[in-house]
Amino acid sequence: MRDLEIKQKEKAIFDGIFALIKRGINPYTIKVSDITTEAGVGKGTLYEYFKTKEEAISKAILHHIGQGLQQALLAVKSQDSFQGKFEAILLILARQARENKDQCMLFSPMGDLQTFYQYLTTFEDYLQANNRWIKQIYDDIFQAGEREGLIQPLDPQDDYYREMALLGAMAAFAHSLYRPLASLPLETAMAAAYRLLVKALS
Amino acid sequence: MRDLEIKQKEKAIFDGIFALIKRGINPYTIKVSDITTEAGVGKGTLYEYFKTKEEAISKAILHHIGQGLQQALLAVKSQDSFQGKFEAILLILARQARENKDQCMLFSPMGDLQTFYQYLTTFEDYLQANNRWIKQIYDDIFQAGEREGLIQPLDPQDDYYREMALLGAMAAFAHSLYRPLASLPLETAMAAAYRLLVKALS
Amino acid sequence: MRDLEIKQKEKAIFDGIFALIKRGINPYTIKVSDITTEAGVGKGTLYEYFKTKEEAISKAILHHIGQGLQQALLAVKSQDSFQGKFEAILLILARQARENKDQCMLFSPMGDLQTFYQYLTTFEDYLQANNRWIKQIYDDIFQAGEREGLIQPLDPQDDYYREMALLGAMAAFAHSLYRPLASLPLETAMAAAYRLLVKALS
Amino acid sequence: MRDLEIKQKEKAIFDGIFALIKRGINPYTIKVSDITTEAGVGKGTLYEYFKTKEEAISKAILHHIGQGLQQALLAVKSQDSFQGKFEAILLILARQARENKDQCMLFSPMGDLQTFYQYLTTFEDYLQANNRWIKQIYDDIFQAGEREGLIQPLDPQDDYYREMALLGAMAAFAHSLYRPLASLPLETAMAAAYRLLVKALS
DNA sequence: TATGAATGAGACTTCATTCAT
DNA sequence: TATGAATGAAGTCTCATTCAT
Repeated sequence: MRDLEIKQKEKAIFDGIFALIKRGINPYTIKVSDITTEAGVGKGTLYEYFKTKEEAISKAILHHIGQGLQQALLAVKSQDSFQGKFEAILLILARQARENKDQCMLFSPMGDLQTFYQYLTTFEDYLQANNRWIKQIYDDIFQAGEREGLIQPLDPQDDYYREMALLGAMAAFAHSLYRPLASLPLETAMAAAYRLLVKALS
Repeated sequence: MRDLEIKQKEKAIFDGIFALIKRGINPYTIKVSDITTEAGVGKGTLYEYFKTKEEAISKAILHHIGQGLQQALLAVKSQDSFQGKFEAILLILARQARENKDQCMLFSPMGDLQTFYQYLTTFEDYLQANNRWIKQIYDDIFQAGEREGLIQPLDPQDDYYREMALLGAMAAFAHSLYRPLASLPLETAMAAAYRLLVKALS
Repeated sequence: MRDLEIKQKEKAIFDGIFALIKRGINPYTIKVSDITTEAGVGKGTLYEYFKTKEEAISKAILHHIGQGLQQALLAVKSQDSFQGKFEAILLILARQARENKDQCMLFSPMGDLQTFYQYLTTFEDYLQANNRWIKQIYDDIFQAGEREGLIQPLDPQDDYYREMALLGAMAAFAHSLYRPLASLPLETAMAAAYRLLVKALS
Repeated sequence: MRDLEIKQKEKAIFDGIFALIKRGINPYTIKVSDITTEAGVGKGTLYEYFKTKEEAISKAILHHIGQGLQQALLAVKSQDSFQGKFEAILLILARQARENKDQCMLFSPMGDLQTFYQYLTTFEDYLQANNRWIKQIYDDIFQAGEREGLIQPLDPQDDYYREMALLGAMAAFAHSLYRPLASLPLETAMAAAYRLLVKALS
């Protein structure tokens, strides 16, 4: 009960931070007072749960990404077909791009989090955890592909090629949403991304 | 001469900013005093050439990206074959990743610049300019591919598919450099990326 | 019983405060949480017994000084001779200096308490009380001196001279403990202080 | 000139700090804004000259004490006789007590500075410097005493006894100014202190 | 009565920008 | 034009105090 309430404030702060990010405020310019006002708690309360503002923001983002990956895995599993699973991911990417780009770097450890929140000592743990989620998502998709005979079983040492194909198709899709001159209709972009994936793996 | 000297100070400031960024300092936390110390000019001087710190940093980054794209085009043109041209780009990406990730977003308008430097009134101009460079790079590569019969001439309305294929292959390569568990040897990654590209376009 | 328990918590807080001061933490930087943690009580409890942090600290110090003076009087009375009584005081000063200088100002209203805790409404009372203890200590010492014929009975109007002699000897002793270059051996310092006192009063 | 102006601001800050202390504000509760307002400079200016508030206050106090000691030596030297020199010191003590007790601890390394400003890395230097001043003051007084045949030349190993006598007399005088019931007239206190000194050293 | 989570006023400090030189 | 000392707005964080349990 006490424990539950503690979690409540922490959750309120996480939610406040994400509300701000979704609203387009960039993490680097968020002020503590913004967070606590948004979260509906006192300014001092943030410091009961986090040592610094940076820790609060970092942990909020990591928490959010973890949740996002969990949801992505569920969405993928809820589909039966290879194409369905892949498109489930694409739809999530599209939504994220629409919402606030906050998870653009979702499947990539190259994302800015690494650069910006290096100080976060638990970053390694987070990477480990996220990689585990990502691996599961990949496996689920590839197994469906093999079941359907759409992609060739590969020498396990060539796993990296599959990953590259999947990630490349996803990236191509994501970028297409931002095409400078004329952004593509969603369906066109999805079809093209799927075509890229199948060609690469066949 | 007057003009020349002005350019000298402006250049010094640009260089100072990039020296800092290459050193791993993130653009959001750079201080004016850092820049001017690094550039070897007085603090007031920065304000002779730029209205605000943000303008200086933004323009420096845009300047840098423009130069990077120019060099990329030269590198691509210096190669004759389709594969040579593509790999020239990959090598540039690899170097950038090594140096400081600063241009990871080089070919993507999805990069953070958009988010961070929205206020920059010339941002649109910058996009236009960069897109022109990017278009030239793409065209040069694709023309070589067609010449060599490696890729099919396409209905101009399907240009987007080619771009997606190219960008996807590049993204897959870039991400492979950061593979969490075991980053791939450069040659392996390049070969895989080229394979992805050729399969997609054949 | 209720009363007894109240006293227990109050005592715990006093003790906590003194434990901190003895540990070298200066009264101005003591935090309420330090006190209550040290005392093993909840933070709110302090405010059941004291209106503010300052009141708690002030009263703790006054309580401590009062106890110290009481003990000093006992120590002095437990000796029979003039010299024994004087040296009893010196030994107490030496111990205080060793422990934590907290009562350096024991016999002097010039101490910082006056400055720092002026707001304490009972300060006057405290001075009165302490002066009464001090007077008793002085009287006891001087009576022994007269009995032993070591010091001359004085016109009561010249009481102040005696006090000055005693206090001067004590101060000289205390300072000698801190001699910058080479602090004196205890015995040497005590002998010198006693010599000062006897010469002054003979 | 530049140098001079720098010193001006630093001096202004020192003066501001001392104005506040003289006004009775205790060093522990002084706020940066108090200092800079008093000094007539911007809040940021303090940080151009000192790393922290504490450093500013500490250095101001040390500076002030150094100056005080210098003046004390001058005052002592300006007198010819043993008694005159001693009384010069007493008058300074009396003025300090009147003004703001700020240098009560002038001749004593036991003062609170030691406790409060331990972090000041240059504290040792300060003690060294001050001790040199104090030694000079003592020497000047004692030489006059010997010249006048008022005090006996001593075995140099017994220097400490002389110091104790002098310091005891001074302390007795200082405390007499605060006598709880009836503070003594200045002349009476001075005469008594001198009597103590002469008796001790004869 | 006892607690300690929550609070927010207010402290210190930073740093972009100005302006006299 | 070039400078950098001076500034003060604004941010982070602390901690005495409160109050619901």
